[in-house]
Amino acid sequence: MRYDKGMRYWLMKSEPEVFGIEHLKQRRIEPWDGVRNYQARNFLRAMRVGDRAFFYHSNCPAPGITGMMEIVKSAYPDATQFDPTSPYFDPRSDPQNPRWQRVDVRFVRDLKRLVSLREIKNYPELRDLPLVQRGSRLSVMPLTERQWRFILSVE
DNA sequence: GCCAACGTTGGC
DNA sequence: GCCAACGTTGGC
Repeated sequence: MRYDKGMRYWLMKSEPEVFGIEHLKQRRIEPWDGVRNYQARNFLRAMRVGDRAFFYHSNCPAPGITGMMEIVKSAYPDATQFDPTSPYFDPRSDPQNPRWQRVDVRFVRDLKRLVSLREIKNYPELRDLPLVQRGSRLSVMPLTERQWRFILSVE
C-alpha cells in the first residue's frame, strides 16, 4: 500500500454476527456507528479522510484482524443515537449537541489470512497495542505506523 | 465527590 | 455460559 505523510492508523472492533468484514465488502462503504464509549469516540473524532484501519472481529470463535479499511468521511453525528428503535439509542443525547459520532469507512481488502488475537498477544512488537493490554475493551484505537507495518508483514 | 450497584465487553 | 475487568449511574 501507499504510505502518505501524516496518514494515521487505527484498529476498529466489530462483532462479525452484527457487522463483519463480509457486510462491509458487500456494501463497500458504510458508516461505523454504535460507538458508545467516550475514549473510542474521541479517536473517531481524530480520524481523517485517507486514514487506514484494520477491521477486527471480536466476540466470535476466531477473534483477530481480518481486513483493511479506509476512512472516507470524518466524524459526523451518529443518527442511531436519536432513533428509539435502534439498539444504540441514547435518550440522554441532546440533538442540539450530539454526544456520539460516526465515520464512514470503505472496504479496502481482506488480509491474506486472519491475524489472530492469540498470535497478536505473542508478538513482542505488538505488546503496546491497547488491544492486548490487561482488561482493555476499547473498540477503536490508534496504531503506530510501526505496528501497522508489522501486522502487514505477518499476514 | 465518593463509591456500591449495575450493565457491558469479550475472551475463553 | 462463565466471569473478570471495566465504565456508567445515581444515592448520599
